[in-house]
Amino acid sequence: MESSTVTGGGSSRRAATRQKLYEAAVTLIAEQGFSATTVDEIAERAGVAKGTVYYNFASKSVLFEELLRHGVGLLTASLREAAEKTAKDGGRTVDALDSMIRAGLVFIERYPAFTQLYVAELWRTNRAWQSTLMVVRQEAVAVVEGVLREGVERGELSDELDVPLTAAALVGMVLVAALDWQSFQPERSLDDVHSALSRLLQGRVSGRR
Amino acid sequence: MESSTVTGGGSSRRAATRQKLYEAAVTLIAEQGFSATTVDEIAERAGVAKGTVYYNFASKSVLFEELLRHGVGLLTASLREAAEKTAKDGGRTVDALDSMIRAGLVFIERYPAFTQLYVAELWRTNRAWQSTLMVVRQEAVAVVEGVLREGVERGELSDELDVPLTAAALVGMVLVAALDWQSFQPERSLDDVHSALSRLLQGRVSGRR
DNA sequence: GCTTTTGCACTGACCAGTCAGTTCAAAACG
DNA sequence: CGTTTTGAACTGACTGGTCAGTGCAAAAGC
Repeated sequence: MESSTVTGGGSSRRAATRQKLYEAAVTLIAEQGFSATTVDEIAERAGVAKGTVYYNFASKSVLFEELLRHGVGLLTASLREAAEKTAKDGGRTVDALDSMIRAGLVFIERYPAFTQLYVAELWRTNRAWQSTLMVVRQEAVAVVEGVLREGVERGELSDELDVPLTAAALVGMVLVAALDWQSFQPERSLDDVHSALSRLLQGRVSGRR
Repeated sequence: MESSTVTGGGSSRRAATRQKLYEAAVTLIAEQGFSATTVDEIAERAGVAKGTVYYNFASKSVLFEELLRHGVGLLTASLREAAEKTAKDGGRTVDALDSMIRAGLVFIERYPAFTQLYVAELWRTNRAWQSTLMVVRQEAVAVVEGVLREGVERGELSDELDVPLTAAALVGMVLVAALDWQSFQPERSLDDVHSALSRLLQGRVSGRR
């Protein structure tokens, strides 16, 4: 039951090995953090020798950085697809946001370990992969910001809306709700979680119905 | 410019030393993570000898655990105070939530390093201080859940509202928005950020004004 | 066909350095 | 005086990274 892979397939022998290393690294680092995870552990979990890790990646940090880039790439693609699909169907901005929330939840359900690891590293400072992290973060958040901005232009969202901040808040809402869901109420269904967040987004919280 | 202390005052000599150690540890661990931070570093930053660390704390982990407990204690107290004050003034549930959002922002502005560190550790599994973390998390979230539950009882919030999930989502909204504020737009004022989040909470996002 | 060569992917023992934690006599403090 | 701190030396376990060597499938040679 590999629930935390984050890389696509590959055909050559080498690609398969890298894939195994990604899978091993992502779960271990999510649980223990980067520094507490040893290269020996990663190798052992992946079922390869330690030397193989260094044959495939220049260093422990590089392995981690590539993992990061790949994972966020998947998320960004998924968000963008959700947004574009809704736009093509002539949906309102709120529907696009809702659709992106779902895409976010699907991603987190599929790659919980990656999500953990990402959250744990995102706001750290003075780390080797700081710049990588900034870049990939901006890619992902930009998708949300884009949808918000278009909503404002089309008059569907208030023009007083603070785009960057609201984007961050929305991402945070989904992220934390989903991580809590996974950690503390894993038995609940994605639809269940999605509808609760959807309600919150659409301001249907206050006032009895 | 100590922006990240998280402990209250103390009177004895020993308490002062512990305070210095907390301050040093919180910033270092926030930046580098627990494992990457060495006891020598903490001692040096605090301006004490390494032996002093072990005179005051049984181990590196214990130092960290006490730091965690203390920090979340401050947050919980602050949230509770905000909620109770609003309740006493006869405010609506939304006002109490709004007041708690502000309290959260104030806390994060004052103790950014602690917040970083907390977020980075919260969803980790299999760590020594796992249980400590669960307990303090529950204390803090419970305050938000309490306010939500009372709002539902009083009919001010929809009775279809998913209390635990919404609480997590709200916490996440504030947390991520605030960390982004601190990391990427530190020049903005707290009021500014607060009003943006306030608008989001009250569902005044969609629809032109 | 068959041997020989090539070179990619992998191996795992090994090394030099690091770190948590210990020890303790002496100094500083209050 | 009793408590707290100092500071430096020490230990033993662990870690990132290295490197000489192995295995093997496909190409080259004959």
